[in-house]
Amino acid sequence: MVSHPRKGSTAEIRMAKTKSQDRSMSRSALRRLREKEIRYNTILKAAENLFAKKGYHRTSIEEIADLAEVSTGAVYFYFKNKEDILIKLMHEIGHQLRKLLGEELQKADFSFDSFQNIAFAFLRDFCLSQPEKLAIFFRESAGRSSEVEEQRKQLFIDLTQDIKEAFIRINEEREKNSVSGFAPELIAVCIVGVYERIACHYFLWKESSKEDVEDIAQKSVSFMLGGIESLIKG
Amino acid sequence: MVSHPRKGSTAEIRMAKTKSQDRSMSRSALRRLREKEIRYNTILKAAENLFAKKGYHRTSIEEIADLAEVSTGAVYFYFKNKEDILIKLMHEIGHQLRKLLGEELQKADFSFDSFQNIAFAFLRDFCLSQPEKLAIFFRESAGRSSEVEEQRKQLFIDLTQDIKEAFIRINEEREKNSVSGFAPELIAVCIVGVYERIACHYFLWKESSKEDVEDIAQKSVSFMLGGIESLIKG
Amino acid sequence: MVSHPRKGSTAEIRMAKTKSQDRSMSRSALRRLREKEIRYNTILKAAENLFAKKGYHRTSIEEIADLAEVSTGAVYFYFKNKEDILIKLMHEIGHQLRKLLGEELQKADFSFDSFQNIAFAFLRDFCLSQPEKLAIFFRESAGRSSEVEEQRKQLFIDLTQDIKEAFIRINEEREKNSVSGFAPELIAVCIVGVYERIACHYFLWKESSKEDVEDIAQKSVSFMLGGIESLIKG
Amino acid sequence: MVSHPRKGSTAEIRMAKTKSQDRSMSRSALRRLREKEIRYNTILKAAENLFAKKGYHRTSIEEIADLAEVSTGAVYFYFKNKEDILIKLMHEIGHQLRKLLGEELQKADFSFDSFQNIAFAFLRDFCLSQPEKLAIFFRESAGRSSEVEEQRKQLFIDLTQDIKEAFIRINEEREKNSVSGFAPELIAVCIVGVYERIACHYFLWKESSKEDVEDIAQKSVSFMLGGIESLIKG
DNA sequence: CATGAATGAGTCTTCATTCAT
DNA sequence: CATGAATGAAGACTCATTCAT
Repeated sequence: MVSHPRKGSTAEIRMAKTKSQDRSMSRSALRRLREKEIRYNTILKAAENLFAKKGYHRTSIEEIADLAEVSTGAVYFYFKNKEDILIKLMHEIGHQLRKLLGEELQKADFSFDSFQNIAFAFLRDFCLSQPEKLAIFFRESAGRSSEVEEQRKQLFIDLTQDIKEAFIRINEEREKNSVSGFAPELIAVCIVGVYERIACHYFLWKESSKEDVEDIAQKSVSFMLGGIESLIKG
Repeated sequence: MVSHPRKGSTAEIRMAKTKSQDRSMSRSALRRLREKEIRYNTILKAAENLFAKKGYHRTSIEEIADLAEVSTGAVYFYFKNKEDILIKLMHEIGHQLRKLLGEELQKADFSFDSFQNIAFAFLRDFCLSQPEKLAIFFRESAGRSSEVEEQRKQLFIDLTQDIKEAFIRINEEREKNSVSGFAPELIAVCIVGVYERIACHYFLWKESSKEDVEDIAQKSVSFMLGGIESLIKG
Repeated sequence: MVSHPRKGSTAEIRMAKTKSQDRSMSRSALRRLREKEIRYNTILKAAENLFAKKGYHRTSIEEIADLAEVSTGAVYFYFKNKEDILIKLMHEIGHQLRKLLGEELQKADFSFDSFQNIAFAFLRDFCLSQPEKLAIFFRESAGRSSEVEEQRKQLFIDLTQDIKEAFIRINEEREKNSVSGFAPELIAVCIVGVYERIACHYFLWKESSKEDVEDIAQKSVSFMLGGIESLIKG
Repeated sequence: MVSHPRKGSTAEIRMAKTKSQDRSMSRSALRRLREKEIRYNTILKAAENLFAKKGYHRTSIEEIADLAEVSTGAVYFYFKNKEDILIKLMHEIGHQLRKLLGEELQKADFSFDSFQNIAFAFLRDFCLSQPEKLAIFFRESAGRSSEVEEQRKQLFIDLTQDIKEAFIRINEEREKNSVSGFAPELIAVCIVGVYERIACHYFLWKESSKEDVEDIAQKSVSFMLGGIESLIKG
């Protein structure tokens, strides 16, 4: 399997220049490394498209290989098996989502604006512009093997945890009430639920457009802020 | 249900001339009808268990037949194909859910109590006591064929519609503000999302117990009421 | 199995009138007999339609039963099994065909006219007006089990034999040449072949109409007469 | 034939730089290609034997695979499905037949000898020496799905067309009568019919031997020549 | 006799996975 | 490393046939 190629590849390339003998070696080695990474991503991207379009089970390895312009064997060089592709995809999307939200959550306070920003990040930069990832994260990854389900569960829990922690932080900053009624986990679960269903309802089922995003964002933020306030006050 | 056999009404009348014979006919006919219905439900129940436990795809028709103690052929006598079983299950659960909520929504106003009742109905009488149905409705029915997806989508939309209409009604009764900012659909979508995720998070993944229900119900209701108020005020 | 109901049923009915006690018995017995015969033929007719339209293998017993408005069990009361239906159909059509040709062959001499009559009988009264029978006799009955194949073979041989014998008779009547070159069997085989292919080509594949019959008849007769003359002269 | 793998021509050129390596590449590539072709033909041949012996429907894919000494999967690698095998077989036999006759028809005139040659080619080199192909072409390929029927029809029409065109050509060469009564299509249909039935009658049903061929050929040719002459004279 | 529910063997077909070249 | 032919287990589905009522 590919040793997760997320290492600063450009840095490696620069260093390789200095060493004399290595040079030719490095060059081809580096090229191969780069090509491997490219292949890996090509296959992943092909799978993403097909899973989103045809569904996980109705997509065969051969189709993925064809779209990625590699052999079926090559797919098995880069991934343990079919399920592994789905899991890798899920994680990639999960990481991306957490990063997307994480950045906004960092700067967030209990202002309407910071919530609005989060909502926009999710609706515009994820749901609207990457519907394939949406379909895989919220639809195709559900109802598979227990292995997939386990990983999926963990991803959702991580996501929920991110939100929960952000709330705790924000609340501490406010320094007012660590009053009884405050339930960060449940708040996080509710928020994830709201966004999940909005994603499915408006972007997988109805095909909402850019114009709708504004309205959805505003209203959902209003809803959630109201909910949070209500819970904080106990 | 089973394609109810066209009872030749004229024939029945003619037969009815002799009391005794008619009765025995009716008896055996009725018994057979009942038995058919029982078989149908036995198979459906077997599928429900297996789908929930092993997942839709890893459950074979033979396993369903075995558990229902019928032949594989019998399964195909009662259902068009495997997908049909899932669809029938989905609808059954969907109807049950809508009925469960519908009854509570009838009597609901914007009081905390009526919301609490709805939450209890869902959490206690559905999530907690029928985890198989939960798994099928929120997990196994997702990510299947486009036919299944279509039906699932419709069920969710119907559910959302129920809630939306209830809100419109309640709001009219209140007679205060049918003001601008009110967005019944989005509210309904949010509520469905909150309950869906709560169901998955607390009852499919974590195995929450009866004790937790109270707390979850209270807090989620508080969250949603707050959200609604916030949205109504615009 | 039905004791081949080809007994002068009307005669039986008439006789039954005379016997006193028998009367009520006879009546219901006769009615039942008649009903049985009707059922038998209804099923056969249903099978004929379906076999011709959808093909033998793609027609299920249930479909036949449905079209004949009886239960599947009833089909098995009147016929040993599915194959038996095909065989019975084949024989019925075969007999009809032999009768049709037999009558014409009786009066035939070596005149163009008598041949023309035979051709018309076949093309008009069989191919054109009973395309279902055509399809079953020349298409659907081919390529089945060895049992069917055996019976089919025998029917074709019988048909060929009829023609062969007619030729021998005609030739003897002429009293001219029982010369060497004369080969009644081969002539009969050729004639059957010509008609079989004409039937398939013009009436199963191309959908020739009434207008074409005249032309086809004339030319095919000319062809065959020429062929026969040529063979007789050696 | 096997979907000939797209030989990347540019790649070949680059490789060709080193003679030895290129050659070995070519060798193994060619060998693999040859082996693929062989496999394809092995499977086809196995199917031919079994279809002829047991009939199309009573032959399972597994049996074909067993006889060809491959896995069932391999059969599906080379053929789309079971029907595809039959269609491929039909076409192969059809082409062979058309080639066989085509060659003789090229040199044919209205002489007894050239007709004799055609008859011999068909009876000796096809019917007698390849009874499996005979059985498939005239028996097993009949009465299948509409797809098969369509292809079969086309093959027969092509065959008829060949004969028809040959007649037109011959007749023009003679330069006598392109007179009215001449009906090339019907003649061709008759000839195909005669040979089809002779094939079935004498070589599928009765097991005629080499000795009979001479006699059958002579007489059938005499019949057909007579028929043609008769039709030409109108 | 009629019914039609039930049977279950039989088949095609798919496709993830492997491995020799 | 890459290829893609080969594998074969697995599963959905059909349908002729039977038999209790």
